[in-house]
Amino acid sequence: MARVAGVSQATVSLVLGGKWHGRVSERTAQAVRDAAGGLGYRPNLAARSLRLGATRTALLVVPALTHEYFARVYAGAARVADEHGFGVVLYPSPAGVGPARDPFGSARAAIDGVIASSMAADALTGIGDGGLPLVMLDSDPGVPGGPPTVNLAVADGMRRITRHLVALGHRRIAHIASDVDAWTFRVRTDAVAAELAAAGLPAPGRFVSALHVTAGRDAAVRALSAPGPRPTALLCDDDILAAGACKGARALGLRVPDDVSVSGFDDLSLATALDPELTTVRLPAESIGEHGMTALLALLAGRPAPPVELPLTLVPRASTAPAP
Amino acid sequence: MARVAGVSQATVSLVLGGKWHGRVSERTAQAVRDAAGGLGYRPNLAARSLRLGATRTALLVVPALTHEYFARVYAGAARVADEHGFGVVLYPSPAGVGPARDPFGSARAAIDGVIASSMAADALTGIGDGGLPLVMLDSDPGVPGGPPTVNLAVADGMRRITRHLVALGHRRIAHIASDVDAWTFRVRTDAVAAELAAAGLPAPGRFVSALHVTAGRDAAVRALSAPGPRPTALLCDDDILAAGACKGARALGLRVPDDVSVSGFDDLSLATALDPELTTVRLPAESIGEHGMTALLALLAGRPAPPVELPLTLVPRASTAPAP
DNA sequence: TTGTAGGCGTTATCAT
DNA sequence: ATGATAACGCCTACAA
Repeated sequence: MARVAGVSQATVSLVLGGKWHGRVSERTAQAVRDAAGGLGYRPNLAARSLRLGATRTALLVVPALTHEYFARVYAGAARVADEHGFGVVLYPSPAGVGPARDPFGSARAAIDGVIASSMAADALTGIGDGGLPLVMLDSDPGVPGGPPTVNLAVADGMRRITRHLVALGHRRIAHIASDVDAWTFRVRTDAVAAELAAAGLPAPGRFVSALHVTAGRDAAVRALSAPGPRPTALLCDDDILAAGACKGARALGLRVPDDVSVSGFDDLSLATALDPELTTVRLPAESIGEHGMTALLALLAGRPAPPVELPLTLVPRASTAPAP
Repeated sequence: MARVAGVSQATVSLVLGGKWHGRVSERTAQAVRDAAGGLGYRPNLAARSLRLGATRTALLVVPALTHEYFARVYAGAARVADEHGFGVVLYPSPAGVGPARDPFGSARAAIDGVIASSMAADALTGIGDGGLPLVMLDSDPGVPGGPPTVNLAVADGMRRITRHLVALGHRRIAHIASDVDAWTFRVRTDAVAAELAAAGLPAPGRFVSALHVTAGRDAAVRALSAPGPRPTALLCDDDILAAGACKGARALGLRVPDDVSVSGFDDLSLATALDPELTTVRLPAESIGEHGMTALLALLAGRPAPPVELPLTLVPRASTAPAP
């Protein structure tokens, strides 16, 4: 490459690195660029990484990619990364929660830092973050000396949707809860209970379900056919569960929202694909990804990354109505 | 590292590379492993790549990650890659179709090959695959000397669902078609028309829509309120459009499937989240990802990668019923 | 304004 | 059975 341009390696590096101003003549620079174009030259990134000691690549660890939420977190992180010349590699932790296989053990892209989304704190120790800069998204903010966090105001969102239902006159509310043992879901259970207690209402029945439509439907059927007065609202931990809950209600001959109100959480595209559209809470998924990447970049630059908490928005739609 | 173990670099490399049998004494090997463990040693992948000339990393180019289909393709590709010690980096081509920004221009992971999913053939030229091994998924199989392809039997799937509707007695069928100009959608239009012609039925009205629920709903409303006799079935290019179509039908006071049958395509999780559940065609998304990665590995090993076509499955569910 | 040279961490070859 | 050594391609002081 340097040979073809008739100059030395150093000159090529300078020109292509964009820092030749006042150090290489314009004529020579142009010759180098022509040669590069002609040869279809592509810098060897491995060599560059080796020399620079950095790869300009971040690893995003998510429990499951098929959940739209994580795809959006990735999109946000990738956008910010791209603006700074970084790449983002995805590592869908197979176990979901629990210690993941070490993504560094096998041969994969070398990385400068890790962003972990919605993972249990201890699941990351399994990842063997050997001194690698780490940012945690949507996870337990408890640890003071721990990694920087970017969190969602999940508790506040859950309280808002609870208040929404209470304001509609609902007094018997069942909580269709995810069975995933993660901070984000524990918080939701506590927030619902606290808000109902504050309103002087009885504690909600809690029906645990896997994060699938069919499991959500079954949980809703259990909730609606439990002994005692029937709930008039199903408050679900997730839009997917809410979709199942709607099906469960209809399977029992109940109409949504006339007989039973149903609320979701996440504002996935699913929420507006359903009929009636779901009342839900919007999570700024892209935004959390962007903030996560920004925090990691700060860490990499030696700057502090203050904790962030992003607000959630209640999105009232047609699946909730005044209590019958 | 070599110093700590009291041996030479070469010995370390041999032991950690797992090819020391009969070349390094058991005692020395153990010492090396102990030292590695104690130091939390991590091989520098950049250096390895530089030396080996390969990165054991593939790039998967997709038009959009938020579509569940591509998340599943990724999952399949990543699974096979992992089995072979490869990583997969995702590149969501911003434009969807059309020339993408060059992912190699900016600093990102060095890669050994590219898998492109559902991309227009010319969109890849913009990607500047400078001699990089390339596999195309779900794209125009036309070119004989072109890259290996892994395709879906899209035309066959579309014909099957058309036959399904015809068998249910539908005679007036409207096609809710995606506005994306890609091979996979052009094939669908042709297949529907061909199958209806073969059955001696009139050509379907074709209503073009963006790949969103609301756009699908609008297209369905147009289809159902067009002059002339009302269609009794809406054959949609995608589950997302079908979800919109159901909403459109209901907005006009029609019941699904009693008054209008609706069919989808993809078998996303959305298909069973809806009520009634969608009759659709299942795409083996993971499988196509797996085959794509397998083909790329073959290419990388200098082996030929014969074209693959994967069959689709008709999944009859509750959104289609006999014509009224 | 341009060229020379050294070294990043790894693997492979060859010598000991 | 083990150690010395030379590359891989790039960047960057420093020399010319």
